[in-house]
Amino acid sequence: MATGRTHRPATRSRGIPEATVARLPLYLRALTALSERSVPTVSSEELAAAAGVNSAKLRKDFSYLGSYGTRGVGYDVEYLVYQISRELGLTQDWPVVIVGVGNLGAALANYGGFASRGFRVAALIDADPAMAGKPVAGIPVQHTDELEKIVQDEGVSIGVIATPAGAAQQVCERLVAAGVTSILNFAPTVLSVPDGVDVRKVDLSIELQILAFHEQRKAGELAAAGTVVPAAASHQGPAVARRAADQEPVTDQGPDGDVPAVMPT
Amino acid sequence: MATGRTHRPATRSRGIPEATVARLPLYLRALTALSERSVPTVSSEELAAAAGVNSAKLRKDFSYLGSYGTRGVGYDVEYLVYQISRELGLTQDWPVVIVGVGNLGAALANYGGFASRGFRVAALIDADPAMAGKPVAGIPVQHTDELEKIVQDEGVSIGVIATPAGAAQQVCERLVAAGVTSILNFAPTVLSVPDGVDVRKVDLSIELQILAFHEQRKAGELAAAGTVVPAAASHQGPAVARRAADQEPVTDQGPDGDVPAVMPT
DNA sequence: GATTGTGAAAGTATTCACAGCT
DNA sequence: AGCTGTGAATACTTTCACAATC
Repeated sequence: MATGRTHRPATRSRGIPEATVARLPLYLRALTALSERSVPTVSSEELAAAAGVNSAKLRKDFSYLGSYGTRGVGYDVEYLVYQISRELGLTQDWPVVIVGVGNLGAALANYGGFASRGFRVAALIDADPAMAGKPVAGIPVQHTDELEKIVQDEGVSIGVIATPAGAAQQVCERLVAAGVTSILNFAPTVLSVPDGVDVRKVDLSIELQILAFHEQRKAGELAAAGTVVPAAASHQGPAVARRAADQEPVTDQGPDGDVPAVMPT
Repeated sequence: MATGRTHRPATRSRGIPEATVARLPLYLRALTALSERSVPTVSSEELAAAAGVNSAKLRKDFSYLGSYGTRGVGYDVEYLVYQISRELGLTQDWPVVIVGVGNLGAALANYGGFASRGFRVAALIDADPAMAGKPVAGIPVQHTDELEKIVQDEGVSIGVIATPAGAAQQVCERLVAAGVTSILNFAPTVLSVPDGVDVRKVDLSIELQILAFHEQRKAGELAAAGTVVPAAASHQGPAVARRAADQEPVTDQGPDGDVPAVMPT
């Protein structure tokens, strides 16, 4: 789903479904939390609850990785953390460059979840000469002119684009020409890339529009039920309750060229 | 997919698939660009290319909305813009609050794609008293104490959580208690919400992990083919080429409780 | 007795391919 | 002749439900 690549014809078991891959990071986060609390084992039921999925799905997902559980007991937390990390490729160091150091780029540079997952911000790059040398999150910003050199010297294969939409395609081309083969795009554009390069996009605007769609539905249903809906006052229930049945990851680059998030269109 | 709501048993045509809903914003963006260039009509082929999907999928998607095209001709751009906007609920005003005004919150507040899509930042809210009154993107930051009042006074039904993970659940509960029924969560936590409340999440960390997974695969394939892979120097092709087969939207909250994006875990 | 791992069933989504309209 | 709209075919995902195992 996420790319132009078809992922191996799979002679044998090597065919983890995309939907499963997209959930592995969720499981990993939940497991990491358990690990920090020194919990030795979890059942599929408990872990599923912590990750916000149902247990059958979780077991099926894990079954693609191998048989890492013990019947009647559950899963060993540390062991699973290791196996999932390995499967995701997080046991190695991934140098990442962030291009575009506006508010969003700065937010990403400051993101703490990086280092703990094997990602390292190798460089921050911005087109504004005034930013050059200024440290953001302890990392000095470098000028776009240095892009190719940085990518090659650091062996960067993952690039993050947090520029305005107008600059994104050009930045993308330079990244790819320099050797980057995976791109996370926050700019609201569909990027064209050569075969073999993966692109994922994050788009705030799209998320909000999807929420608006469902919000509208709710209002319609209430109205149809004969209720007057006074804007936001229609909610009555207690603030906390069951876990939402399914919080989808705003992550899947399902279709092509999603609307990215944080810059002016 | 994105929520705990099941979307209407659908007596008649009223059952637009989630996958289609998630793509409507893409089409809308592409159509808006065409509209700005005063292009009167598009074929499914052209529009699909601009949105980064294939044309059969696009036609199928549109078929759920109705028959808005003309055989032998294509689709009227303005008319489609209107129909999709209406379907997504963008013809009305959606006041939104952003809770947590760090780099990410500021980036969101500055996002230009808001107003043009019917979204209006009704308030910025932060727990830090030092921020209170300071304008961000022209909007004065208000203290968390005001949250309930703001939501009720402005009739806010959509809330954006851009706080650190530790604060997210509590903020969520207060938003929901005050009347918010849709939440876009950027904090890396699974939120528990009552039935009837939609949650979508955006998570940078998850996106990077999925890219790492595929990146690892590529490296493995090259290695298997007997090639030595010198870090990032393995790319040879031209920088631009065909559009990536499918850039999935990092948007779908597909599974439950995805990992959000931009704060320290 | 508890809990995994997994075939088989059910539900969704995508793609094909062409009849039908302009 | 060109292009949409859509049934039918295919592919993927989730859920069920239970035999296998500890």
